[in-house]
Amino acid sequence: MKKQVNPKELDVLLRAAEVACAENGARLTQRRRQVLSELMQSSSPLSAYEVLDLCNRSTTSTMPPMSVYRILDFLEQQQLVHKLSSSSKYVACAHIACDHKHFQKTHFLLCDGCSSVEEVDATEEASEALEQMAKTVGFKLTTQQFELSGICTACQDSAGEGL
Amino acid sequence: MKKQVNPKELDVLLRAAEVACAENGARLTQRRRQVLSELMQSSSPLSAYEVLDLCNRSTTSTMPPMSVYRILDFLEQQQLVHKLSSSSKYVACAHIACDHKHFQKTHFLLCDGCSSVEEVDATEEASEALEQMAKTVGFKLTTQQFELSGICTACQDSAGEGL
DNA sequence: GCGTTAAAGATACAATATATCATATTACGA
DNA sequence: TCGTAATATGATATATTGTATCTTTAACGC
Ligand SMILES: [Zn+2]
Ligand SMILES: [Zn+2]
Ligand SMILES: [Zn+2]
Ligand SMILES: [Zn+2]
Repeated sequence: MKKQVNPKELDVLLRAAEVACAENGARLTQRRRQVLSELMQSSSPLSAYEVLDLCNRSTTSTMPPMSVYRILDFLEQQQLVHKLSSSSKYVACAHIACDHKHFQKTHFLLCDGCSSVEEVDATEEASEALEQMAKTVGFKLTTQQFELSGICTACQDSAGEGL
Repeated sequence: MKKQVNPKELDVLLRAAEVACAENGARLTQRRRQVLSELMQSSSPLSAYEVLDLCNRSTTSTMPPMSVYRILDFLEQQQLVHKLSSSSKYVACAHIACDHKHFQKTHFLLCDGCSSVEEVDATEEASEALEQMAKTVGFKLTTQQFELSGICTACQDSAGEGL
C-alpha cells in the first residue's frame, strides 16, 4: 500500500540519498531514484517484481527485471535500502534523511497485521543476550540484521475494537 | 554434504518420528520417511529441490516437485522439520529422538563457513531483551523462530590454522 | 571529440513455488 | 470383505523469483 509521504518530504529524502551516494563516489541515477522513490512511498516491503510493476506503471518505458535486481543491489550496498531475507522483499532505510549510521546491528520488526516495518537499532541488552546464547554452543555471531515478526501498536489497537 | 549418521542412529530417529506422527493422528508414510531421512543425513539445510534430487537419486521412481513441497509442509507441521525462511531451506529438527518440546522460541545458528546449523532454545535473557526492544516501538513480538548467522566452533578453529 | 568506465536494456534461462486435477492408497464401518 | 470416504501421491501446467550474458547507451576524464 501507498504510504502518506508528501512530495516535499519525498524530495528531501531523495536529495539526501543523492548526497549519500555522492559521498561514496556513486551516482543516484534516474532509474535508481525511481526505484528508491517507489520503496520510500510504500508502507510495506516490496518484492523486486512489485517494484518493477510500480516503476513500469509510472513511466512509459519498461524496465527489465534484471535492472531492478541490479538497482536494488546497488541501493542495498549504499544502505539506502535493506533486503529482508525472510521474505525476499525490500524496504527503504528509515534513516536516509537523518545522520544515523548503521553502526549497531539492525532489527526489523514486521507487523503480521498490516505488513508495516520498523527499523530499530539493537539494544545493548539484546546484542549481549544473543551473543551469550550463541556462545553456549560455540558460535560467534556475525549477523548484522535481524528480522522479527509481531503486531504493531496500530494493529493491537484496532484488534481491540472488535470487528 | 552428508552428515555422519550411522544407520542404527538414523533408524532410531525415524522410529521416533513415526511415533511422534502417530501421536498426532498422522502417518509417516514411505515418501515422508524418505524425505525426512534425507534431511536427517544432511549436515546442512537443503532446498526443496535438493531434497527432491536426493530422493530421486536414491530410488528408481521419480517424485514431482509438488510432492516434496507437500511433504515438507507436513513434516514442518509435525515439527519434525523446520523451514529456514532466510534461505528457503529445510533442516531436520534436532530434537526428534529426545523428549524436547518446542515450548521456547527457537534460534537457529547458521554457520557462514560450513553451513551447519544449531537449533537452540531461546534463553530467558534473549527473549526478554528482544521483547523489551520491540516494546520501545510498540511492537508485541509473535516470532517463534529466529535465524542468526555466525561461525561455528569448528570453523573458528580451522580458520586459525592458516590455509 | 574520443576512449574508458559505469549503467541500463534485451534476451534467455535457471531456480523456486503453487494450482489443479487425476490416481492410488488407506482407514473404517456396513 | 467390500464399498466408500478420507488421505496421500502423481502428473501436468504454470506462476514467481532470480541470474547469466551480451548489447547498447550514457557519463566522465582527458
Ligand atoms: Zn537503515
Ligand atoms: Zn500493523
Ligand atoms: Zn526442533
Ligand atoms: Zn562451521
